[in-house]
Amino acid sequence: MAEAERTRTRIVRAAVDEASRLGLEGLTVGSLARRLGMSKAGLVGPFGSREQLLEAALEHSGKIFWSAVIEPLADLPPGRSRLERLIAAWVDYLADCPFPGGCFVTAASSELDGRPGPLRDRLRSTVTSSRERLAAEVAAAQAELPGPHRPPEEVVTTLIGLSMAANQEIQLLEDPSAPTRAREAMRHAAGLDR
Amino acid sequence: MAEAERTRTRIVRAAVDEASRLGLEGLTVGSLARRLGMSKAGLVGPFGSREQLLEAALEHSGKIFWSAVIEPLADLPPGRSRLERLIAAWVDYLADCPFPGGCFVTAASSELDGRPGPLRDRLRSTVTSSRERLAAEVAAAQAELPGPHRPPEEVVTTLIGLSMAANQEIQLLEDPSAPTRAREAMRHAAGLDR
DNA sequence: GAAGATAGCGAACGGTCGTACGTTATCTGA
DNA sequence: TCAGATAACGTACGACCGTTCGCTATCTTC
Repeated sequence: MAEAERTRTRIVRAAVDEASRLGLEGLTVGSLARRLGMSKAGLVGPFGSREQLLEAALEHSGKIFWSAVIEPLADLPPGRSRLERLIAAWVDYLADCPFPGGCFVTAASSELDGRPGPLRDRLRSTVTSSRERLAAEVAAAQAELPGPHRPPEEVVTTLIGLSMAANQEIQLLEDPSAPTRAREAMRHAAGLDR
Repeated sequence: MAEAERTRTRIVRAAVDEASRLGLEGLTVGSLARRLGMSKAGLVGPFGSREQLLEAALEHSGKIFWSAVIEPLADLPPGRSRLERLIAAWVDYLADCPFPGGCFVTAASSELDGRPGPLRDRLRSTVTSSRERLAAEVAAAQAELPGPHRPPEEVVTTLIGLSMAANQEIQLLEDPSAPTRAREAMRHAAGLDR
């Protein structure tokens, strides 16, 4: 009975891969089934509908980001050095991206931001909780650093923006200097280079 | 004979509007024709194909951005106050966006970054020339400001990133404090608040 | 007022979309 | 050994996709 679960994750993984290239909208049941060598019915079956498959893919992509950027911090106490590592991991994630079409969360955000529905709601909560977590990391680091400081919320916006800009430079412009520039800009924005 | 031209721009305008909500991929000939009260053939005819219609829409959206953010600077000499005005206009553009689904260029960038083709090429050149223009503005402003300065390229990346993050906060998160935060972060990143 | 260009329509095409439904192998437990 | 559950299949469906092609109004211009 665990067979179904393995199939499910196999499908979700392929869906994330495909949707990262073509967008959530661009992912079709037929092409994904063909790619996995199964029937359309067998592909959608475990999820109920294409929409729910997309939800599962979105959730999985969030976990990929989380395990690449957030989880490696677990053995460090909050503070300056943990924010240092977070930024390093984040840039590495962008430079050597687990998604073939660039950061999935960023792409999904652009695609879904004007389309109300469960997908958008799910994404919004992912983004909101990431922002909160990031704000806490920034505040903890600032407490260890000499002031004055920018408001943590502003630093969060700047860091997220830099990740988006770096993603564009890497994916669209194919600029090899993007990761280094992003790292330095992030460290500066976080007050880590003083 | 100018009738055709007026129809063309009418179609392009509607296409930009629709694609800003649904994405370039999500724009279909049928729905756009229905919305404009014309036939599918009559809609695509002036462009040759849907793809070429999308190209025209992409070009038009670039012009909208340009006329909202860059053209108002024409009567100012390069330098600090011109960068001030650029940032103000940019945030206004994001906060009160001419596209119903948020900044079109940002959305198109996410959507096209992994899909080679003429659309991607066109977008890439739009982004590249905007970056160059922006770098020149930053350099001119820095020349009027007390040092030390971050590299102009890094400032450009930060400003573009902040526009993307603000766009997300406005469109996806619907955060009313986003424009103010973006304005302050941009002014800080550009060294204008010292 | 006839001839020709222009601009858009309407119908049809082959193809693909997502979904529904009944069927069939394959495993599981009594 | 055999009944039942499981997991995926194949087929069919109606809807919509983008494109093609011939037609028809509506204007110009002689």
